[in-house]
Amino acid sequence: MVVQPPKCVSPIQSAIVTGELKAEVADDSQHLMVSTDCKAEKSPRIVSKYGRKGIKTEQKQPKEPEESSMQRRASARIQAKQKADKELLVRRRVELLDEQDDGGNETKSRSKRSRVTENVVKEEVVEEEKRDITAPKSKLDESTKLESKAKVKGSEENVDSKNGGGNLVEKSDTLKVKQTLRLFNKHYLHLVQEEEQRCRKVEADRKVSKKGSKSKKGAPPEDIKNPSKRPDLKALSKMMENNEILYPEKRIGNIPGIKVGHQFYSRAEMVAVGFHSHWLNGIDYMGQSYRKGLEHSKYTFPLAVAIVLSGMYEDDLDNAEDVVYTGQGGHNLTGDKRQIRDQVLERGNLALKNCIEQRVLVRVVRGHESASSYTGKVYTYDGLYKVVNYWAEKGISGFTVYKFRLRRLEGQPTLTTNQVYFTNERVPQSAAEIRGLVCEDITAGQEDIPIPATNLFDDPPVAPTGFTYCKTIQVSKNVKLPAEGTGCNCKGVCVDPRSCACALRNGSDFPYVSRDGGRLIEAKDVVFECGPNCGCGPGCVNRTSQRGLRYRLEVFRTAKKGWGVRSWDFIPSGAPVCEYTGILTRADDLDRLDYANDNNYIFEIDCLQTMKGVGGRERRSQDASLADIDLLDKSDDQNSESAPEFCIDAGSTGNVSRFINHSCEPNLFVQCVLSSHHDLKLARVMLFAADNIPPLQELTYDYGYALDSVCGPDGKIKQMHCFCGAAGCKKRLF
DNA sequence: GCGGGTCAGAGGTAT
DNA sequence: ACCTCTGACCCGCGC
Repeated sequence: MVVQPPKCVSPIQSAIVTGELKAEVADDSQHLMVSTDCKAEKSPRIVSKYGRKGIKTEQKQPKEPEESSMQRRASARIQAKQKADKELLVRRRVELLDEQDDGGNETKSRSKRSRVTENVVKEEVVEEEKRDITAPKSKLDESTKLESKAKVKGSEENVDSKNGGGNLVEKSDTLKVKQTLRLFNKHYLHLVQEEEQRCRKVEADRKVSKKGSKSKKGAPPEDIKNPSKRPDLKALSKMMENNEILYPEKRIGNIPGIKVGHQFYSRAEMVAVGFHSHWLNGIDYMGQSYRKGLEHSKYTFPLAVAIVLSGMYEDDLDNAEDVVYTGQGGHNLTGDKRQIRDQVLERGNLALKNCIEQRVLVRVVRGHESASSYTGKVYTYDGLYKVVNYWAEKGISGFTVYKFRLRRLEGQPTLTTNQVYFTNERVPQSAAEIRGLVCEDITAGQEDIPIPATNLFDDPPVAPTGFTYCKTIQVSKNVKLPAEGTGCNCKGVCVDPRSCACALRNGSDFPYVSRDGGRLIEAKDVVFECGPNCGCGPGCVNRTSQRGLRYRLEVFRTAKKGWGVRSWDFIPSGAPVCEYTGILTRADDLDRLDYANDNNYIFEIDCLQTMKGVGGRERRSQDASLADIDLLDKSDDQNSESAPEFCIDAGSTGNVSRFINHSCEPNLFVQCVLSSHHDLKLARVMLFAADNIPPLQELTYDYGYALDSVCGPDGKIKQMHCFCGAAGCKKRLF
């Protein structure tokens, strides 16, 4: 659990950080178990255990006694970097202050700049798309061919890389899918917010009209009806408009980056990546228009590429490996969901029939009812199926239906019960069901929801010890919290972004939507929440991160990474997971003490770094929050050293977040939040869900080391292995 | 609180 | 112009 300043983009800054504060960290693997359990580590019994686990010993190898003290002295390289960094920072500061000075003008130039950045990104995407389209598409008439194709694709997969800020960043297909889904979620949440505002307005209007003219019974409800405007579909439209659909062309066979077992949380997600190009149709097929394409000249169209089994057709039969799929048409779409007409061999039905003759494989997705999703439904990709044969018969309702027998292609990952019938069966329902329980509640009752710890790796299983749980941040003696900031004058809950002072700080917007108990729409430089001096109550959406734990978390022993954290509940993207708590200390004070103590739990509060950070979700480009606020001169005063002034030290005291591991492709991101005061240097550090996170997936965030940023006492670059296991893992933590 | 009823929604496909 | 059937709201039912 080495905690870094999250996401240091500037290598210089990270060099300073890593070179100084993190020096001792170098020997520990990314939050190895070692550090998570001080007592255990000291116990001879446990030490021998570590010895047995070869990996751990290896990781410990680089530890040399002189390291910690010596690394404190910055190497020449670091010093040079420091200098450059300072200059950069000063320049940035000047820019920011300038912007502040000429108000509107500035904002303009600012947004312009961000637009430029956007364009660059877009161009890259377009480039990728071009490549995808022009890439030779092998035709697969046989499963063997298909498999070889898959292999070829697979090897191509990691080749394409993106040059981001001088760092060569590999972009795996998995990551592309992830980013596309994040983009979708971002659009979605924006539109949910619009929708929520619209509904509120409608509600308010309704109240007014009720009060104003009770006699007018037949007052036209107008748009009061049907408040649902499908933000999911709107998000798709937006993505199409922006050319953000990952694979806009339909494809036969597997889609790069989407493995068997992949879970989609709505039909719209499948459209966003191009896995199934319609949010409503069951059968996705290539129509006549694909006839023109050279690479498809030998096929007869229409040709099915993907189907969704949602159990909606009364005549469907689903036996996992063998499926009898009812064709489309003749269905009473609303109401009783029965057949009301004969089906005809056309459209999707014809497309499936053509698959038989031409031996084209079809992707099969199953829909399941599940609490583990914001829609209450989960769609799992169950792999490629061969359409074996088809026939017409009289269905249950007495109308002609077409039936297609599909058989699952062999050699694909096993279809587990869990995938076919998606349930939370692995999630314990009570304490008695927890396997390997070593501690019923590490919070000792402090949190509303207990956090158990489990250990299935050690013998005997140890519990995490050596720290005191504290739900909220503790302030050390040398730190004085700034005076409480002024708040907004809203009553009850904040709703109007034009009048709420806190919303204005966020760029005249609320950073959260109300849906699902509050979700952050996208990562921001800093989020201004309502605080103690605000007129609103605890139910205000702009206090989303102040409500404590919302999900049932578990601290569990991992194979290679010490302790880790996962959730038993589904966590929707943008939901707050936990705050990083500990002792709020001056970085200077820590310097002296903590190296001796091998403290790997220091989180440096540095919004500037976090702001410029990568990973997590793309941050709002037109974000004006920084330019508007007076906070800059507070955080930006004369002391222009780049090192952060304050840290959160969770070494001896902290909450569940001290157990969260690093990952190169994380599912959480760090967000600085200001609520009780407006001093950036003392912002609260919150972890939010970057993706929709299924139950039991380990929670991770990017510790943010820049590669080659850590130097040893000899000035040589130090390296540490990363065990996150992500497809795009950089293999090194630094 | 749950479950069935209701309906707009929007791109693809064919006419 | 037509086809597709999801997602989320609405309302009435039973507890």
